[in-house]
Amino acid sequence: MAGSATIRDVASAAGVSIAVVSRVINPGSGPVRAETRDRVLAAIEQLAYRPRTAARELKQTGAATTLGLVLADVTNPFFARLADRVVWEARSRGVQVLLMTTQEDPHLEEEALATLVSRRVGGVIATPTATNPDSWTRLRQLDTNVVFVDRSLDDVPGAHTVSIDNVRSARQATEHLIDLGHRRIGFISGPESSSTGRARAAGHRAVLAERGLERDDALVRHVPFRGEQGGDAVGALLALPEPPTALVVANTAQVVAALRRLRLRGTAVPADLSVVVFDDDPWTELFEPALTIIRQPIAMLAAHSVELALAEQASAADPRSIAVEAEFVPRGSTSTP
Amino acid sequence: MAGSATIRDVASAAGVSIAVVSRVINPGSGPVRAETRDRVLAAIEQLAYRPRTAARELKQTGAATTLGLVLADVTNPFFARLADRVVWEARSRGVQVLLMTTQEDPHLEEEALATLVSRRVGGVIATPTATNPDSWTRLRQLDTNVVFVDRSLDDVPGAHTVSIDNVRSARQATEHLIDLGHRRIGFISGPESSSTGRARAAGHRAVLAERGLERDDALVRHVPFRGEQGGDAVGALLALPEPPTALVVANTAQVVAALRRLRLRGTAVPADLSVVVFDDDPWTELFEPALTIIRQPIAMLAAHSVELALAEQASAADPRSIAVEAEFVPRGSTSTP
DNA sequence: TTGTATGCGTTATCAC
DNA sequence: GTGATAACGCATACAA
Repeated sequence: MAGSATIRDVASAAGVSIAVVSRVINPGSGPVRAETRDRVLAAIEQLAYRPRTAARELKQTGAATTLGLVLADVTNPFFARLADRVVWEARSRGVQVLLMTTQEDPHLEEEALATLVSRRVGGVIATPTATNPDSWTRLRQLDTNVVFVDRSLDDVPGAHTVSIDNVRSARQATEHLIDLGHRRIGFISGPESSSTGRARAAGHRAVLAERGLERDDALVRHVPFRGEQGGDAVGALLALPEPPTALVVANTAQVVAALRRLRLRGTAVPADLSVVVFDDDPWTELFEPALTIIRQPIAMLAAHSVELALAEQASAADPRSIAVEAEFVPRGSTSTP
Repeated sequence: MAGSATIRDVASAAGVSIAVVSRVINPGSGPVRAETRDRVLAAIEQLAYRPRTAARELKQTGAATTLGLVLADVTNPFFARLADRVVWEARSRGVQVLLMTTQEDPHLEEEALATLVSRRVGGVIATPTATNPDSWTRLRQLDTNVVFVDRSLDDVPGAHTVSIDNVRSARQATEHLIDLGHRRIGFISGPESSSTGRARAAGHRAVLAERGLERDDALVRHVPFRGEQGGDAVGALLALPEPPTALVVANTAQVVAALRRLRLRGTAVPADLSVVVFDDDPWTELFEPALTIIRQPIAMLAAHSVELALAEQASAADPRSIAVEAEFVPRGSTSTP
């Protein structure tokens, strides 16, 4: 094939100048006689010509054409579904999505950001891993929209945030269990370094205080998002002198590990332990008993994120923090103690 | 911020020419005095200069920097995990991944391909949706490596294929069930238009023939990858005058729908129906009973795919078809009838 | 309505 | 060692 056709090839094939071809390619950018356009179109067709995005980006004309999506873990069904929706939303606006995964590794995150910077993407949607404020701030300084989704970072000026109201959702979970009669409630959450982990734990504590229940910090476990530590946390909780009768797993990534451990121990759900989970993987419904869940409105999260990421830079001065409503779905895994 | 720094800004800041800066940026591309380099490096640091990928791509120098990943459905955990590994493999080679989802829609696939063409990506890894041979062939004509993973298309000359040996895996599943004593085995597979659907059904049929079992085409259901039709297929099978005592769900995407239907019907697994499934979502282990599965070696699929996608064009003349070995994992969902 | 010329940011080929 | 300068493919003022 010897390299694909360029705008010049088309021009000479159609017997016109490249300016005319350009106008044909970008309708509305200038006048072209119908007859001429047809000739150009024919040449384009014949040569299978497709304008190169790289060249267009260089001219940095028009709106952003690419969006960066920095996810902590695509293996996590929640993030996978989020990715699916983000791609969908972006595509409907003619924007492509560059996917990067950090595996919860700050170093990989740093690399991902470097790439996005060098690509001058129109915006970045991310589930930030660690406090890498410098890198994020550098991105902001390039006039790149930054949208944190699900989790957020405090120290990045001008960054938007989109997530559920984690405090509220954690409250719902805990209230539900207290209403059922539980008094000792275990809580497995994300790392304290994560906004999500903190907010969920805070909502939990708030309800305990309101209801006049004793607060036992031994019942709250902060575990990393990745890995099998959700299982260990469950083990530790049940090994307490006075173990909980209910458990909130406020950490999408740790649900499977936690449940596997329960299964291994032969702990019956909900007879021995009621369980509420932050996740809406379809499998939660197939688990026996079906799990009581907090369902995150993934489509909403994605829609808001993409919109903010693609917004005009006017928004830079006014970083928004959007909280969408999660849905509490009581099912079989929670009952009276 | 007024636009980020360019190579010229760095050059003047360091008091050198842009050529020197370029050599500093691309070590090995030419000599630079140590002292000069330090000055340039300082300027780069000070201006937060980052070379623009678009400009580099324009010069089309060096190896590919971007890879296209066209997936049918990121919501499907199998594809999500595949995406995770592909991104990982690509990143380890300094290549970024452009993710596109087709939702099993040929029209969306067509759009995705158009984008990849205009980006001149180094290679494309895809789970092709429909027979869009023209679009794929056009891609090939641009000297773009095309790798079909999981599924494949016959009509695209020069395209590589990476998948498990679907015939063999389907054989294993069926043999396992026959060995347990099953004689009527239901089979839910992907569409007949998909290579995967055909191969799995073929493996199944082959075993039936070898073992001298009657072949009843009513027991084989081809359902679309997306949607809830896996449930309907189960319903139809169990409504047969002589229903099967075992079921192979050879379709990653339909597992959940099928199991949900079984649950609704109150069909006991494995007492009423043994079940084997093509999927290795962690949840299959938590399902009660744990599901007998065929586990696809996702890391292998990804590694081979990326390698082929990034290979030099010499490979174009010699399209490869790599079959990696899947693992049969017998668990609790299969037993004697 | 069409064509010419210039620039986008980078790399590469030369001279110096 | 270093520095002009010509591409790369495209868009666009401006001239014709």
